[in-house]
Amino acid sequence: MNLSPPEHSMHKPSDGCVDGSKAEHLLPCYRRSRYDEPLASYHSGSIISHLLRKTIHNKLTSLDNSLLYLPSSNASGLDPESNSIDDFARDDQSCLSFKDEDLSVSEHLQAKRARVENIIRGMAASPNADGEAESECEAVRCRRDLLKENKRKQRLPQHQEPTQSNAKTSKDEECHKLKEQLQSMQRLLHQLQEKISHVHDQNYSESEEREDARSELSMEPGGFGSDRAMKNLKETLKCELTRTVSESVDMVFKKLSMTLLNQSPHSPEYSENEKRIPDDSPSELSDDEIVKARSAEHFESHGPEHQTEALSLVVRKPSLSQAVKRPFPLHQTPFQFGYNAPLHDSQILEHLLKYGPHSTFSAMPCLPASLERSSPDSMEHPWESVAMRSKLSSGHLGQHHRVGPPGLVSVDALCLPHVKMECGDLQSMAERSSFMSLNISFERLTPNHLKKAKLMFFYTRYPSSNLLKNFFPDVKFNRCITSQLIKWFSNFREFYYIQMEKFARQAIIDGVNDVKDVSVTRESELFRVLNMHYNKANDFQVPDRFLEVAEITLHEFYSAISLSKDSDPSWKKAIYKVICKLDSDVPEDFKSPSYL
DNA sequence: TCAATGCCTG
DNA sequence: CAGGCATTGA
Repeated sequence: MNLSPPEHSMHKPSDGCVDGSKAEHLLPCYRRSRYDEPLASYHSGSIISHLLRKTIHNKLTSLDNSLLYLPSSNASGLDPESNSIDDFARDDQSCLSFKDEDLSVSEHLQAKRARVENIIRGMAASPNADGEAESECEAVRCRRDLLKENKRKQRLPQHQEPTQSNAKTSKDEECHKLKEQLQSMQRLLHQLQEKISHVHDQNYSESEEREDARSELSMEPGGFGSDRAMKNLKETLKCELTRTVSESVDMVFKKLSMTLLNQSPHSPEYSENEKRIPDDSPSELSDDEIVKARSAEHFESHGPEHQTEALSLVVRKPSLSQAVKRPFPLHQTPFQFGYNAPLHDSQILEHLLKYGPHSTFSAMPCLPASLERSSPDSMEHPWESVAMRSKLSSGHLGQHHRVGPPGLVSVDALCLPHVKMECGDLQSMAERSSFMSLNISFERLTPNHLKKAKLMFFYTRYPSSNLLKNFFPDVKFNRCITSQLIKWFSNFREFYYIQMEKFARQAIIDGVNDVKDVSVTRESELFRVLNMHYNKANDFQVPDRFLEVAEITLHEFYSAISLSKDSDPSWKKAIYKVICKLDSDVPEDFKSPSYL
């Protein structure tokens, strides 16, 4: 905590001009990486199939090994599947050679594998283990899921346990379906790649045209011109692809592993007190829970600096081994891989092209999914939307705030750390560079927007929605965004007034008898608390006017409480009325989308 | 009716 | 900080 007087360390933030040194801080996407290879270099052995195969191979290895941890796993029950999978994997392996081109990929997969093993162990142990499993965080989560599942099952009519032959047949079928899905995905991803190449080529020629025009005008090439923008776009698309592939494969293999586990003879018996392996059927998790999961991700990524509250145990970042569940019926989720509903290429492609590869699994918090889907932007510029929505983290604050399409929960839940890292902060990128020149705006509020809003609070406590629209030009406003911003300021005020009341009461307790003895300076504890809340980084020079307003507010509270006005339930309203007139203009600097 | 607000809660 | 809910005012 930096408690040093603000004056020493504060400086007015720059107006967002990206200079060379700042570019150095730009996130991994800006840095050289394996993605720096041009898309074109993948030619016929497309990047997608390459990634797909590679991922599949790793998943299979991981899955096979994981299953070894199953106590007394029934070899006869598993063999047919594992054999066929092996065959499948071998077929795929024969198509390519694995180069250790990317350490981060293998590291990531190792980590993922470890998680899978962990979960499977936890699940295998859960029916009778009461103490050991708890030591593992994942196991605890797993048990929670199991309990929840158990509860749910109690409410539902009990299914008949499949006979062994039934199980075998259905296993074969499922395996077959899985294979079909994988192949289908592969075909689809090829098509997607073609689409992307097409878009890329188009954009490339456009950028060349702009480049030419610029030369004619003797403008300096480079800078934040179109080539840079196109590079960004390319990176974005590649990141998206990688992620989509991995997520898709994750889904399928999760299904597979769950299937195998469920059908192993060690699947727990279902009874009142015993836990049950989750069957990973869709629609188990409520919107709320998914949103919470997303928040968890958000909070985790922010680290203690930004979220110090203990997270609810329910709040968790879903991992490979955790069921990804959808809050609405299958027919509304074209981009999903439930083996009960094999997908048609056209369905998936349509979804991908319409909504982007993030392919959400939840509805807008505020808007019905149907409304969201009919959004003109997503229909007209599907790939631009992809780019716009591709912000994966917010590197300015060193965070990984992952988002999907606007206000939606995406399969991001099955996050891939290395991809996250490498995609970096597209939002920041966009704000700082040429993304804006492509008219790309963001349909979600980011941590940077929050930070900016907090700083704006130093000037305005009651901003109108018009003011907000003016000062967040990079935000694509809709009803949801607007109310979120309004809500932020409402929360800011809440905190502000709570502090005021607290300090006013404290002054009275401390025996301060005159309002004149109540003041707010930069040295005041009250100021410290407020500054900590709205200007945590302490890198902003709080305007003097704010101190004045704070002092007036404190006086109002002090007087009201002194006069026992607080016995009236709505005593604060009078104060609010006074304070809302004290808003001052927000400096024009804040209008820059790259303010932070 | 709806945007905006405030209060409460997690 | 976000969600839910009640209230208010245009």
